[in-house]
Amino acid sequence: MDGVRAIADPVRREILELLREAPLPAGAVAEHFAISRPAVSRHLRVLLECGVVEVATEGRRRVYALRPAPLAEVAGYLRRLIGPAPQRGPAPRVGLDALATEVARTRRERRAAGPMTTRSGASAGPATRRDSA
Amino acid sequence: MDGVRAIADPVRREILELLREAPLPAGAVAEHFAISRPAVSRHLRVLLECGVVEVATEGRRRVYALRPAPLAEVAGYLRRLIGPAPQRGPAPRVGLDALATEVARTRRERRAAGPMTTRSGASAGPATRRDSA
DNA sequence: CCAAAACGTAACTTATCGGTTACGCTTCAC
DNA sequence: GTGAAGCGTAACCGATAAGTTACGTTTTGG
Repeated sequence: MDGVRAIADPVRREILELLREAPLPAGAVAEHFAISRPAVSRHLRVLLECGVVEVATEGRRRVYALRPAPLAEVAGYLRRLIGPAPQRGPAPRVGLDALATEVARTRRERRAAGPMTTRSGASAGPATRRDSA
Repeated sequence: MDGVRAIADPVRREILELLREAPLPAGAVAEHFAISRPAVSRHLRVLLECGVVEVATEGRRRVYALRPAPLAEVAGYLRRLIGPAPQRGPAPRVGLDALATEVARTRRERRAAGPMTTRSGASAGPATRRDSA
């Protein structure tokens, strides 16, 4: 799951969006950012390590291009995570026996429980941060 | 794009996979990991801040449940990144759409390869090493 | 009441990350 | 050759993240 690391940083995301349009030499990539060129170079190296870009040396230029396969893997993972929940009757796939036991115990003891104050942190927490201006 | 931060850590990913099966109290989540319970608690807090889980207080238990919307946003972003390249010339369009639509979406693939001497860092040899004193 | 259960928080340590500046190595133009 | 262009690497630094132990708080139960 290296693709996750690739998109973990806003600069790297923007690099990927750039390379989505067309392959670019490192210098051209760096020009799109306010940070220093070595910083961009290291981001490109991380992207290489994650397998989401590939590089072609053309003379003294290094041309980077998008390589979407690892990103597709992440997308697939997310689809699995989001998608329809598996049936809890027969054994799904992973070992969740102790888990099901715990759920049963929870449900059993809920008979005398108070109201459920559902609160999703994104709408109440003070730490919703936005980045990538 | 807070969903990215949510899945950036392997422990958090595993927590999400657990909660995909069913909502769980914090202690039951913590039991599935080798790390300490406070560590899991903080991971849960991060997941709350990212909006990918919600919590319901039942007596002295705090039951966490998956909240897939932000993950769907990330999936949509990835689809746009992977998908067919936009026409070159007019303003390219990388915005944010398709949030809940992502759940029921099927995959669409596109294969395009450049005739370059590819050296993608992940599948090829290790990083280029220099060796000199 | 009081103790245990369940959970979050605080303080601290360590590792990693992302940025900077300085520098070295190829390749091209002349 | 020689200088400049293009790019990666090394060394360093501040901020952040993830882990630990210790502790506080609320609920439950005898």
